[in-house]
Amino acid sequence: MNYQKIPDETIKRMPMYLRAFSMLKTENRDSISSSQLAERLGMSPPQIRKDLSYFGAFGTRGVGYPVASTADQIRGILKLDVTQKAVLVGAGRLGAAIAEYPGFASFGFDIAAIFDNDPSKIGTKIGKNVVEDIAKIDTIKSRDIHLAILAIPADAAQPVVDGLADCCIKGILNLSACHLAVPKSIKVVTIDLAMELGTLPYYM
Amino acid sequence: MNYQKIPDETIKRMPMYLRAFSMLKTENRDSISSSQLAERLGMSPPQIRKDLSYFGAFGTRGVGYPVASTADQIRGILKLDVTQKAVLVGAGRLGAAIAEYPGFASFGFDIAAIFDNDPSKIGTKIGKNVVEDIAKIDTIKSRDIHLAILAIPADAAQPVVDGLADCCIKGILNLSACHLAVPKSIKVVTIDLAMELGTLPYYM
DNA sequence: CACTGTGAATTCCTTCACAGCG
DNA sequence: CGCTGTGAAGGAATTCACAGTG
Repeated sequence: MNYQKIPDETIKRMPMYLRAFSMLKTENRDSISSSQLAERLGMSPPQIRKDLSYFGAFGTRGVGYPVASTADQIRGILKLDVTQKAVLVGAGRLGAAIAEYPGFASFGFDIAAIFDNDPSKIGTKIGKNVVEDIAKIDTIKSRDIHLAILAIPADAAQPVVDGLADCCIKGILNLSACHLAVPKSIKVVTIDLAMELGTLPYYM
Repeated sequence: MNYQKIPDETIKRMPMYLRAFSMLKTENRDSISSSQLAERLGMSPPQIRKDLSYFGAFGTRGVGYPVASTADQIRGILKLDVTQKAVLVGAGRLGAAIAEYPGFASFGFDIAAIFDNDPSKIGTKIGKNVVEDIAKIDTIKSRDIHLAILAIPADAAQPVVDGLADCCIKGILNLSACHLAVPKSIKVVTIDLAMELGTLPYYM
C-alpha cells in the first residue's frame, strides 16, 4: 500500500478493534470477516477494512482476519504491547473508581501512582497505590511515567497540567470539564460526562 | 439563513458552548467575540460562528455574542431549559461517583433513580436516592424519566438495555465497554475511558 | 470599524465497486 | 468462490474570504 495520512478517526477506532479481537481470542475464534466484525461493533464492513489496511494487509482473502495475529498487530501499532504506566491525579470518588477500573489493565495500562492535594487523602491506600502529595509530583520524572489521568475539578486543572508538562508527560486523559493549554508535544483527550449526556435531549 | 442539515459534530459541541457561556455569565461578562471564545476553548473562530449560525443569528456585528441570551438560546436548543430526569443503572464505584458528580446538575440533569442487581446495594442510599432492584426497572415508566446512564459491566449491559427500551427511555449514556443494539428511536453515546486512553501511546 | 453570518473552496472521512488473491 | 485491499467517487465537516451590518 502507498503511504497515506492515517485519519485521526481511524486511530480513535483502533482500541475498539483491539478490544474486539481480544474478546474473540477468549472465545477461541480463529478468524472473523469484516462483515461479521462490523455486525458486532455496529459499523460498516468497508470502514473496518479501510481502517486496518492503513497499517498493512492483515487479512486472508476469502477468509477474514486471523484473530490472534491481528490483535497482536494492533497492540503493536497502538504501542500497547508494552506496559504503559500512568499517573492518576485526583483521589476523589471518580479517581477512586478509575484506580480500580479493570478496563485499563486489559489494555496493558498500569496506574503506577496517585496524587492528590487533600491532606486527609494523602497516605491512604487506593488499590495497590498509596496517595501521594501533589506537591511532590516531580518525583514521577524518574519513574518512567508518560501518561496522566486527570480526575480533579476544572478550576484546579491548569496548574496541575503545567506541572505535568515539566515531568515528561506526553499524553493526558482529562476528565475535568475544561480546555487545557498544553505544549504541542502533549496530546490531550478531554471527556466530560455531563457534556456527552448534554447532547441526548436534543435527539429525543 | 436557509435550511441546512446540522452536522452531528456541531451538536456535540453545543454543550461545550453552553458551559462556556454559563461560566462567562458567572464572570459577569456581557458579550464575547468568536475569537475570544475560540481562544478559551482551543478551537477556531469560524468554527464557532458557523456552529451557532445553524440555529440562528445570535450575535451582534461589531461586538460579539451577548452572554446571557446566547446561553438561554443554546439551553433551549439542547432542551436543557427544563429539568431532564435520568436513571442511573449500576451503583458500583463508577455509578456512585456519577451519582454525586455536580457537573450533571449544572446542565439541568437530575439523577432521579438508581438501580442495581446486587442485594447488598439495594436499599442503600447514594446521594438523595435509594438504590432500587433492577428487577423493578419498569417502575420508571410512570416517573417521567427518558434518559439512562449505564455504569455496569459490559456483559450485563445488553439485557438491561432491552429492558430500558421497553420503558420509554430515549437516550442512553453508555459507560460499558461494548456496543449496544437498540431500536433506531433510541440515541446511544458510548464512552469507554480505557479506549480513550488507548489512543494516547500511539501519539507519544 | 470590528465584528458576525455565510456561500464557496478546501480538506477530511466514508462508502463504493471491483480487481486481486488464497 | 468469498473474502480482502484499495483507488475513485461521494459526502460531510471545516476553513476561507468577504459581504453585510449594528
